[in-house]
Amino acid sequence: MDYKTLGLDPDQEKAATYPGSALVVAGPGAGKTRVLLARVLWLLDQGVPPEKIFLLTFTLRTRAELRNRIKTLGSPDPRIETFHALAYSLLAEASDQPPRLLSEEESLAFFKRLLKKDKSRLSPKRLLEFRGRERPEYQAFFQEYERYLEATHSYDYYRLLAVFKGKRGTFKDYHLLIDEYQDLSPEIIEFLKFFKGATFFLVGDPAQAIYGFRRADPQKLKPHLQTLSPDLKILFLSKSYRVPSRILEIAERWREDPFEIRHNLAASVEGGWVEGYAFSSEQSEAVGLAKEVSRLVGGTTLEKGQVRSYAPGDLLVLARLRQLLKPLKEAFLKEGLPLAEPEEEAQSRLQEIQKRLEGGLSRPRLTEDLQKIWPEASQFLDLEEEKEILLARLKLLRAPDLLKVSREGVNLLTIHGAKGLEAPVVILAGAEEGLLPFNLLPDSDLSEEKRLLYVALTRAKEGVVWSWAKRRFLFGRPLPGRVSRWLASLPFREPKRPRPKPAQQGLF
DNA sequence: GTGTATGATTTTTTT
DNA sequence: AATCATACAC
Repeated sequence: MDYKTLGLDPDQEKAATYPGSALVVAGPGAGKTRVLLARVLWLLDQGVPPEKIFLLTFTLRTRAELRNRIKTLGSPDPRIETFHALAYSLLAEASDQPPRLLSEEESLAFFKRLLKKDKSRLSPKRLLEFRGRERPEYQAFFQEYERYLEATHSYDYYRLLAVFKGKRGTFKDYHLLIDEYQDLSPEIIEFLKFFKGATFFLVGDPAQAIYGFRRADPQKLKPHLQTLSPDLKILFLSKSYRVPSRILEIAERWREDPFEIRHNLAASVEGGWVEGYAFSSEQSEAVGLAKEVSRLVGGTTLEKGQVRSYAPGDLLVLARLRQLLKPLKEAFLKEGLPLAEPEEEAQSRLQEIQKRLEGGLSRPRLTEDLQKIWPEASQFLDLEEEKEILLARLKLLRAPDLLKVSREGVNLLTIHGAKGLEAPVVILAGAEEGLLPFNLLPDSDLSEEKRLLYVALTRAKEGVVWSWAKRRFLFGRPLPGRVSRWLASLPFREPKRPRPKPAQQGLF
């Protein structure tokens, strides 16, 4: 099928058909997925065989989405993989038997034993965070861990990529298409160097890099990526088809541009609305937003006089910290609103899958059980695959792969959880100093916090409600009680506190 | 083993 | 503020 049937705009077409290695800056709603698909079609059109096209994603969810869309277009399948799954299958192809993969829980269990023996105060989780970093004081632990991995021919998530370090294959005439490059960790970039000679096509948005704590550093990203291909051409998609102008204007003020190229995203949709509220406390914020949500769901009048009523599932309620969602949830329930917590649901589903798999099931039972717990499993995994390989792939499964936003309930999420999603209305709670930017703990990264705000605002297709509380306690200490520095220039309303009901004057 | 006091920790977590 | 791990007494 011809890529032209996708109806690309000039920027998108220029990117999709760029003959060499390219890095495409694709802002929110600018057509990132469309460009990736078009690139695949264009390459096939140019006579590149499908097995020489690698489409790489972070999550199985994105992988499944892309694969479905390619199927719908009726084109032959390129190789679509997650980074870690690709590394695993390259290793499996090169060895006699499928390598053993350690889940995070298994790594932690090993560290726990190690630390106990050593009577160390360090927590296993903390230790695992230091994996692959220069920490001489923990060298001994990691050496023992490495010895264990080597002896048992096992790989954890880190080693899976690290074994490719310094190795170079020959991949001339290959094309690597990479999704969400802004979140590439140094280890993945190092892994990608294995594909020497390939043409790289990277799509993503540095302004949406929010995984700095996983060592994805947008400041160092550009030079790093340029080592993949020295003549990497930087291209832009300049139009957002999602975020309307009024919202985009605000978001763009705070767009962090680590590539230092002045470039602003233009909205293709005029309008949109933004409403701010200042509440007196966390409690009144929760109650106030519950009322606001009721109003939006019940039917509301827009400026032009027409009535727009939203389904509960049209709303994303976002907060910087998970614990901020709790009071919101309670107030929403009291208001009788249907709600959903997609991150919690995904997490518990993942645990259920992991628990069932621990018990060493027979091959037929494995498929059967899996489909029972996870009906969509066949869209994500090849259930016919050899047992060991299927198990390894299941160990690569993470909660975000199972994330599903609700259509029936108001979706309560962290900003991180909302990445990649969109909805008619975004409700951002806790937009105050201390929380946005979140700086109550050391090592807070102001730029990353700014990008989190950018991500939150740019999920919205029609409107944004944002709010802050003048009084809130966190970690047992009061927050400053000021509006977020990044939203301070916007107007906000201060709903009058509902007067406490007058005491009853006595019945008699 | 179990109750209780103490102290440390507290974020986000695509593999 | 609330939770969780650890230590100690019983």
